[in-house]
Amino acid sequence: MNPRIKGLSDIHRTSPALPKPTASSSFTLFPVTHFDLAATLNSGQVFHWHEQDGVFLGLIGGELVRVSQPEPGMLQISPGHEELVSRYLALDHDLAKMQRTLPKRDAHLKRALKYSPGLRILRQPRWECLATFITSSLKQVAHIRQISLTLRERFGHPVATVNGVVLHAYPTPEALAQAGEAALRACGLGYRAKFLHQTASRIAEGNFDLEAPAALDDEAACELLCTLPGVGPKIAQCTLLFAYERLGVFPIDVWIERALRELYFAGAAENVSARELREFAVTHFGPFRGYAQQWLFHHARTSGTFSRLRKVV
DNA sequence: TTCCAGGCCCATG
DNA sequence: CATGGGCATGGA
Repeated sequence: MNPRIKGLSDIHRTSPALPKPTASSSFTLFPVTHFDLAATLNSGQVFHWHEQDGVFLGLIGGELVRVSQPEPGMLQISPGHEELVSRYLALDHDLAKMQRTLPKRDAHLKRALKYSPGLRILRQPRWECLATFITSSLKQVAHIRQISLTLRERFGHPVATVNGVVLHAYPTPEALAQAGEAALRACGLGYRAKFLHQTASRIAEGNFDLEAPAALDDEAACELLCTLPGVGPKIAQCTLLFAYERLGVFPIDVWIERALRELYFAGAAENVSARELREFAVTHFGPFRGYAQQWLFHHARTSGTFSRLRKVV
């Protein structure tokens, strides 16, 4: 056992410590509209960004990036990263146009949209997104973040040191396959360790091509991803939405399921089958329902306006 | 202490 | 095809 490997509780105390941005750091100003950096990076799509006083520091692939939003219409981006960041943050998505395709008379969606109108669907690296969501099943967002950071620290390539804090890239499939199931389990993964290890191994050995789903339609891509261990419809759809630009998929997790039942089937919520919920989502929210899903999810989780839905930070 | 978490797998009707 | 139990771990 490597003595440098600390217990999870120690990791939790130390790893989220934010590297302080230096006062002299330069930046590029980048005008934006319909964009909310904090809502986007804190909406449960991604789990590794460090935030302090509105400044977000993190890795996009293997690149250290610093982003902040000093005013609604302006981003500060670390120099040289403008293109990388705008692609990752999907600044080219025409939110106004997509919002016009949403159902007109939906007060619930309208409320969620008003809560965080600038929340965008990211373009994440495929493997990082898939692997993170494999570790997400039956876990709270805060714990997914812990697991993600621990995996990075133990098996990811160190990219940069900022004020004494080392930031690591997400470990490659090869690194996780080589690490072994037991070492993954020691990161607090529980039963998910086997799934993550098996999926990483399959990809590392060349028995699954993460680019293959990109050539298929949404349904076929989902079925293909679901052939991987630990990947079912929900995780496959989150991956398609957050890493394959499939804005028409609608992942249904426990939050969305309760929100849909409570908001759209009030009174008969207990009698609605899972099949009916899926049908409703597809027919009601339109071609960009992935966005609708994310606005509803973020509002349901963090607004505290639901009586029966517990607020989790 | 008990309940629950951005579910999946597998065994039954 | 739909439903139910089991599953590891840690925070509330």
